[in-house]
Amino acid sequence: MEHPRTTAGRQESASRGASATTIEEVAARAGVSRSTVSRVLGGGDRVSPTALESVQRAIAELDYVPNRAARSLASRQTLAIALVVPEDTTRFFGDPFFASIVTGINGRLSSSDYLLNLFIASGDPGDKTTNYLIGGNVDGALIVSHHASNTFLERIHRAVPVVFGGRPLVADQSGYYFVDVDNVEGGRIATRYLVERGHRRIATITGPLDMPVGSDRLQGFRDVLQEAGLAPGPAENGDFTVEGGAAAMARILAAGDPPDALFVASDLMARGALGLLQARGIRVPEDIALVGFDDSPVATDLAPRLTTVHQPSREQGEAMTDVLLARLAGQRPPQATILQAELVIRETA
Amino acid sequence: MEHPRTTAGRQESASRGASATTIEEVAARAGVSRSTVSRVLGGGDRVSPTALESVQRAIAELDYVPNRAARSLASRQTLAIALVVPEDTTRFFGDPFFASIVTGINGRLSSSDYLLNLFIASGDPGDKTTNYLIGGNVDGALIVSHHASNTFLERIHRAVPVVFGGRPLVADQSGYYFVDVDNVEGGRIATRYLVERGHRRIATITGPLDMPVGSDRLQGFRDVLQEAGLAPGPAENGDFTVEGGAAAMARILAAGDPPDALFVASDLMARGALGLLQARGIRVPEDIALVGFDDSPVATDLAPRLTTVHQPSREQGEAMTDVLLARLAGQRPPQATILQAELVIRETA
DNA sequence: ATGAAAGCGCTAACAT
DNA sequence: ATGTTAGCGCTTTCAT
Repeated sequence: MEHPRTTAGRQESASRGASATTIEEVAARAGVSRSTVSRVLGGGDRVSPTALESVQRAIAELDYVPNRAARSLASRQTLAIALVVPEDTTRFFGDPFFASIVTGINGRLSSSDYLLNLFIASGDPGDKTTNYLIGGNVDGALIVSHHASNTFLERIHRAVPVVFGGRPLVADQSGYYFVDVDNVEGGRIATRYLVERGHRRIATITGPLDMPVGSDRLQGFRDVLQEAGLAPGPAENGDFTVEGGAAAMARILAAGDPPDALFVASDLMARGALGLLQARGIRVPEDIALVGFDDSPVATDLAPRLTTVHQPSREQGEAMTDVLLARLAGQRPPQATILQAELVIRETA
Repeated sequence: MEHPRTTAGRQESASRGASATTIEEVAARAGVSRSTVSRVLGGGDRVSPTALESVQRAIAELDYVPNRAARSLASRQTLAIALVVPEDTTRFFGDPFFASIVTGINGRLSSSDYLLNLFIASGDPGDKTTNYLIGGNVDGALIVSHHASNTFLERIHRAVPVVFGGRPLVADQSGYYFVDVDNVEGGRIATRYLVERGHRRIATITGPLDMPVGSDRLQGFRDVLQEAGLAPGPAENGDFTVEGGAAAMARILAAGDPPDALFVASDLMARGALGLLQARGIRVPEDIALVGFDDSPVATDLAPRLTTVHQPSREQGEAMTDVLLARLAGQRPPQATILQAELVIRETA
């Protein structure tokens, strides 16, 4: 066996995990029973000051840390919550949206007893991540950016309390909790602004249309054009990446009859589009006005600085966490939380 | 109690975690003992084809997933390994180094049974993360970017097998495993190139000097200048951020007598420095030659494209994982693995 | 306030 | 090849 026996483990060099102190040893040293130590661990209620003190000293002296597997098994809770990102690593790190979400989550979690476990679960063979979550390793899960398969989502949802970032892509949404940004309205705000500024030939670069964020923003765009009685301009898919945005822009230009304004469904894609326009000598905003979406850090990195729709990602992370924490505390928070997007006018439109 | 009893849990709506199927129920349904089910779970050795089949069917029918807490408790392994990043969220996402490291780790781990758990452990009150790791929730840990406190590292190191990315900042390094890039040599390579190109007044922007990456690169820089008999140029600290790089550049310029070349200890800082130089109308590389460090994606985003020292981050993640996996398999991999850096000549020098 | 006893769900000898 | 028997380290009734 590769696992040292209890006693042997102790002697071993620090290079292997030494087998840890148990509650039993603490109890012995403190001269009390396991139960009393357990009570101290649980907050020290119904423990005499004397016992409390000697247990605490024993814990400190032995550098005791409770075994969490044993604890979870007995108490049926882990004090861990998972953030599942069904994206590949590159996308996860490349998109500032995730940074904001994580910041929001951690902000809320740091004042709680729960610990955040992050899982980057892209093409995870054998569903190691799913089984880990279903296996009872976390008390709840937050799932973002899911164009993932239904079975994947539903299996997790069935096993542990879940809160989604964005609307979950499942057939029957009843019973699902989520925090979404009003992307349809966001698309409307951007497009309306363009229309009000007098633009008449307005094109769009969309996100993946199999994702609600993608199709919702496009929906808002179309709504406004229709209300304004304008013909729907060209729409090309940009896949939420810089490269995709540039490629979509190129296709729009290649189609001839260039637009005088452009609604791009993410800042990253807007960056790609802007780069291409500038390379071709097309001026922004003079020749083509540009409105992005997200208000991510790149928006202000660009020159000219990007006019965009602010998406409250940190707040979304916070709200997701609040909802999950409420559920774990046995409360009944609203199933749907919708956050508002708003226009940030800068220099590209 | 906030936890449903076993039976009640079953009836509850899917909004709470339903209590899971146990091995006992699977055994009953398959008409075998717990042990046989356990054997099937463990790979199906020493199980008759008949039993194997009926157990597998029972598992599928009941949608059974083993409880991992129980499993870990009994088997003393979790099949999870932690990646601990003692940095704040912004830094973690902002620095492409981490993206590469994670890519490397995941690449190696995906073909193993181990699952990667990511912990962004900055100022973690009460050491939730540390206690989680020490509590036996993972079989091993990878720790990167640690200007963290000694006690923090040592406590984890004492409890589970750890492999560090970079040299661990502890008094006594014996017993520690790590994978490092030869940063001293990297600093030398960059500086030597600048000297060979005929530059004589060479300045540097350093990383934090309390981090080995920071002090090592500076060391290499100084070595070469000394060997070449050149006076050490100005050295300013840039903290590994874009803003820090710009600020350091400004200080160097403010000191008067501008350098004709610059070694910047990270690409992100080089970006800040380059931006400032360009804003001041100083041409790169004509007026000041610039060599960065990391060869991160920003290197090729810049105009002119950055000459830099390639740091094999993905390989570092891979090597760290290989070493940890070897240790977990009971082997004795080398304690120190040193990866070589190399110069990538582009347009700034 | 404290201890004794009974599990939590699983794996791992040990028999057979 | 399979079942039986002990635990793994902890929490949680239930007595006292």
